[in-house]
Amino acid sequence: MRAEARTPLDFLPDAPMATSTVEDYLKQLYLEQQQAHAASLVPMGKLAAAMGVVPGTATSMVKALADSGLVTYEPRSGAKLTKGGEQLALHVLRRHRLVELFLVKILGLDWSEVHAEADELEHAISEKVLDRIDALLEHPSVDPHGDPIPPAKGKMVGTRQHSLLDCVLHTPLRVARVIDQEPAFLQFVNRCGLTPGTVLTVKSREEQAAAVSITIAGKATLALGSAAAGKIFVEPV
Amino acid sequence: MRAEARTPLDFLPDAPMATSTVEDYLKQLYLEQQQAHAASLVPMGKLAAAMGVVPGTATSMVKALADSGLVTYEPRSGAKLTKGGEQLALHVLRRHRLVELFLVKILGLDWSEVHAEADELEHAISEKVLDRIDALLEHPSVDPHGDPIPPAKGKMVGTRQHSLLDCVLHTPLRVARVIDQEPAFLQFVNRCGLTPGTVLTVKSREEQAAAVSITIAGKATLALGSAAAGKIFVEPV
DNA sequence: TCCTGCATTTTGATGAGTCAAAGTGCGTAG
DNA sequence: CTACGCACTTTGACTCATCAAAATGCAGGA
Repeated sequence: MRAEARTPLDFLPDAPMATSTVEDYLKQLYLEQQQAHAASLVPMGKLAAAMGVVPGTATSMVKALADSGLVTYEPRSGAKLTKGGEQLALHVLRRHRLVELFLVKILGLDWSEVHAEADELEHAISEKVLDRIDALLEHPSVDPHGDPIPPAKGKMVGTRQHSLLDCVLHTPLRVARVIDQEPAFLQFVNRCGLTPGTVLTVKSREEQAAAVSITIAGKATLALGSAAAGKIFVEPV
Repeated sequence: MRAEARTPLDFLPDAPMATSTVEDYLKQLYLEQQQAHAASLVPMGKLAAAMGVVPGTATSMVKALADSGLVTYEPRSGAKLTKGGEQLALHVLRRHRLVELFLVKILGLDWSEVHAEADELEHAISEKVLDRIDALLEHPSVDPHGDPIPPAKGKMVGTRQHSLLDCVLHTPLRVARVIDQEPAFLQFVNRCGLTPGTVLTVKSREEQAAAVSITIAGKATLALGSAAAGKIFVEPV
């Protein structure tokens, strides 16, 4: 594979260009770290599963990343991004999410299919092209799934959101984010009309049934299992 | 490098997915074949130079391509695309040129810089995205340099064009194509206002001086050496 | 014909990324 | 306190694409 024309590591003076594989590991590490919302270490097993490789592969890649100063690695415990690694991961995530929005808004693809497309494109887009896309979309702050787009510079501001599992009942709320990239699930969300922006009310939550009942825009009533409900995040209208 | 999500070789039933390196070799082979406008073999030296690798690398890659049935290889003479290889090469070229036009028309990049960008993107674009771009651009037939965009299906129709070196004199002609991807040259063409679409007249051609004099849109007069003049192609107004 | 020059081919090595399978270490159940 | 199981690490091998440098072969000049 020949050299790739992408983001240099401005902060690591003359580091070798990150390959798309390196970018993918960093991105995944970032996402895992977020999800395990502590500043804890991501175990190799989790990372390997997320990357679709055997554990041994993750171990050796992470050791290489540690040598490049992109992660800190604690044998038999896990890894976590360094300042520099996180910066690069956010760069990749920014490309990914801007591309997703671009594919939906400009090219008219369905939100259920853009994740896979963006996974490829995020490694091929130059800073210049990215800037044009960002401008064309008028500097958006969230992608089609409601995931925040990291800004070109500066930290992301994380507003804590509530899922359908822990939001207030009997109050109109707006769908802000759907945390799942599975096309099948996203298409289901489409069919129910639960896409970001939709206003709904949670009617009831049955702990033992592990289900919630919601009313969408005052019309249809729908039951969701807690697995699905936990993926839908809402904010006050 | 992980698997890539792109054009399968529909015509070669269950062939392995072409890597972006393979795509690049095929594309280059196609371009070299065109340029040496006979159906002759492309020597390894030429191919290696075009690909920016040492000759030995080209030899071994071409042997691999021959094993996949994408080229026919004549040791110590050269290689040429098979039917299947040409089909794939045209696919790649279509992606490349549609992306170039997209970058200029939709994202507003300068035509002098899109070639390099497209070289990266052409390997990351899925059929679906390509179709959307094609539709958005209203099924264009040429890219920003005037190079023909291979159609999704069917052969390219090759209209023979004249360069400033062999066109008629004293007759208004329209610039149709500029065959050079060097940003510096393209920017020069920009400055002179010789971009595709411009109407000009060739005033004189001095064989011994290896130069031609042209008048652009009835105003400015300009002298071009034959190297440059040979890169500008025109068609009757 | 013989020889030389040069393009081409071969050979051996390298780096990235991966897997299979064997080895290791640590928490916890007994 | 010991041992088991499971997560993690190591090892060896493989593929792809590449280079450096040595070997080869052909075309043309003497």
